Amino acid sequence: MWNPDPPGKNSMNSINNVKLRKGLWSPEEDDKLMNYMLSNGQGCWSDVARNAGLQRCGKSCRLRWINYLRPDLKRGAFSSQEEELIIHLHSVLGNRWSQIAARLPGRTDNEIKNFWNSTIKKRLKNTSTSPSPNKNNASDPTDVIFSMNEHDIMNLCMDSSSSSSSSMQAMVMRNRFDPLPMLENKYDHMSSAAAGYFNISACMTQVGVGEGFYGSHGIIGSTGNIGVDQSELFIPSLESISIEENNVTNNTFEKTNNNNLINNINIINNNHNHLDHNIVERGTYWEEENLRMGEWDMEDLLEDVSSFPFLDFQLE
DNA sequence: AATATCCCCAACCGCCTACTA
DNA sequence: GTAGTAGGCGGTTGGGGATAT
Repeated sequence: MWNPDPPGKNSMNSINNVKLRKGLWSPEEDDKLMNYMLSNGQGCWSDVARNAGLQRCGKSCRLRWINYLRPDLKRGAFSSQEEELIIHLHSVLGNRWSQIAARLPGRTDNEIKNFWNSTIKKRLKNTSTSPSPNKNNASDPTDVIFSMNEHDIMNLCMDSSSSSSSSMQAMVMRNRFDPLPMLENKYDHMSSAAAGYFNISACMTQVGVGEGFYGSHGIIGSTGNIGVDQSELFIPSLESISIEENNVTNNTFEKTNNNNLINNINIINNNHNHLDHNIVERGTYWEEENLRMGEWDMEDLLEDVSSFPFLDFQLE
């Protein structure tokens, strides 16, 4: 994959008459950076780039070190435990990959982000769009749910008169609700998870929309506040997806619960007006009272994760 | 065997925040 | 108070290997 001198007009740029390389790193560059970091440690990254004799910007050096050269990196495929943990953490944290990565020793935010976007997201969507004998509507409600992005949610939630910046909105979305009450039930459903299912109602905490769950997919579930039985919202773990291919019993079970999911999402859709109303009404409250990042302590919240049943490694 | 398509992932880009002068 | 700079982060892109046709 390595191209020592990638073509293209942007493969180099120039700052202070020094040509800065871009593109893939050569083994020689890796050696230089590795040797420098091991002997000098991390400092100002622009100094690292200069002192290590690299024709790279500091940012590029930082990325290369963090994502590839760091000695404590764990290479190789994600374990099923890691997959479960990523799904759980994403349900809590949303797309805050760095915070997710901080709880998976040896994994980088970039790695987790890629894994999510290429594997988990696809599997979740495939599961959600699998044929359902109970589907009554021409459009699968899960398609709606999974196609919703943060922008959709913001449109759903924000009064058009709001002048919040996008980042402020994102902050609002991610910190509006106290997720702790939802996590309380998490372990009640771990037996289901161990059987190959992951209860998203327990684990998809209210990082985002108040009465709905927020993930990279947007609202993908709901709490009991809008009339959905939490115990019936299931999403199969990645492990179960492979298992189900050879397991009729599991397959039947999954279909049953997928139908529950779809039915529940119908309920969610039916309650969108209610949801919209509630959230818009609360808009002022968010902006005035709930924008403080420390309103609830994410670290405290995520301490729960350290006792995640599947972990076979020590969380930091 | 050749070609097309898919998919993974390394790296870049742009934005935001914190810090400093 | 303001501008400049660096670091950090999430989103996105594009190269190239894998797979399908």
